[in-house]
Amino acid sequence: MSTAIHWFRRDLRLSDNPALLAARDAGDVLPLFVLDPAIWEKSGDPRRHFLAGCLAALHEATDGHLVVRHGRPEDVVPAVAREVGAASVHITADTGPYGRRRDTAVEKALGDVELVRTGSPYAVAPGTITKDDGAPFKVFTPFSRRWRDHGWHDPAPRPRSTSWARVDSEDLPEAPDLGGTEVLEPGEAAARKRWRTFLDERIADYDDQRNRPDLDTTSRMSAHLHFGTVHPRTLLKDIADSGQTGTGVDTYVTELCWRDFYADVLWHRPETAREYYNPELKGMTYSTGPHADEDFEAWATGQTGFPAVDAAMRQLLAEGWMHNRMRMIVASFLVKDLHQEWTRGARYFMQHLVDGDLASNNHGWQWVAGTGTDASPFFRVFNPVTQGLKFDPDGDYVRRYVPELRGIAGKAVHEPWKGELPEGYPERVVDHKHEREVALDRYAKARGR
DNA sequence: TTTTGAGTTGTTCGA
DNA sequence: GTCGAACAACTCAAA
Repeated sequence: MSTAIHWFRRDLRLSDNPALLAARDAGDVLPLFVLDPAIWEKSGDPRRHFLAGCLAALHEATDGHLVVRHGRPEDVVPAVAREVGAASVHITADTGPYGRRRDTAVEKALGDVELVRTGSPYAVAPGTITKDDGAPFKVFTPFSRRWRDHGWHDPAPRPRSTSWARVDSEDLPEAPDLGGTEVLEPGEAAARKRWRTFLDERIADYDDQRNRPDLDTTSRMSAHLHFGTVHPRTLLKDIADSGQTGTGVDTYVTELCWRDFYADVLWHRPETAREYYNPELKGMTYSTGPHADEDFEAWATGQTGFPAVDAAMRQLLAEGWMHNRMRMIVASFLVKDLHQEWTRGARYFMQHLVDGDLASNNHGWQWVAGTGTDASPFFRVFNPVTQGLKFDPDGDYVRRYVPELRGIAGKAVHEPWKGELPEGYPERVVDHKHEREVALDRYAKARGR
């Protein structure tokens, strides 16, 4: 029997993994993960913690056979293939621009060894859903109708037993100590456990409760979906099998569809990883220079003087995750109160988010900035105080992440300037009402109106 | 080709 | 406190 490599990337699981099954059909499987030092160095501690945990779990699930190598994939993968005499290397397709480029480079470097792509990290592979004339959708809602009609495959079976090949591994990366901060538990088993709880206890109320950052009401599947410790079609199948219907289930499925939609958009327009999807606002002016850098630093470290913004940014640094409602609020603040280009915020998010996904992150930011797929009314400027009061109505979220404000009870914590500002908590860096006007003006000018 | 209805997530102001 | 209107005009998708 020959050896086939399964190169794990964003499919760090054994269940429902068609590419792994394909490798298994081709021979003894060498499970390989390539750790790119450049990416590791750039990641925040929570992200490292999660990835290291997923790899440890995978190591255990493969009875200690997981092979980790450090270096550039186009060097490492062919080298390992030569070492074990592999005839093929199996992967789950990466449909993002960097992934596509990397995989093409690896394919070339592999020479006679075949690189076999099976499946994708999405319920429906990017590029599949099109309009009748074959063109891609540019608007979410019609895409989502077509997506639901299209349907998706049932999960692939988990292999009963796999014959693992063996070769020397470098050390698995060490998970940094997060000082007791409670973060998302890594690994395939943890993903399933968390998912079961959500499906059994929370999904029914998801539509009502999903905007509450103070409560634990979301599925927390984003990082698991990103690293592939679970596949979306598994979630969709479980939802269908549960027999549940209603707005909670509908809204959750819609969120999974958003993930597919943005991946589809990026597939058709790979340059939007950097550039504006809608170039109309290319002429926009931004704050730059030392003062802008100070503002950015205040934003990034949670020192803006706006409690909701600060709590959210500190949650990101501590946990590598931020509630989606809060992502919109802090993004709007950077773009429309601090007048900085969305790309700067998107880059920062990607470094720190455990679930940092190029397609979702970039297009989420573009949505906020008004450069993306949404029609985006120019007047949509989030008020960080109003949003805080509305979605963190008791102020619990703020107090959890901003210790300086713990002395203020109830929702008053969203407006600490109304009383005596607690020691150590900053004054507001801007006047929101004023900056809103400035932003509306900038947008009007950029559109030439 | 033309027409028509619709487009994730908001805020403010005045009645 | 609550509620509806105004805040622009345009592009997309489908009939």
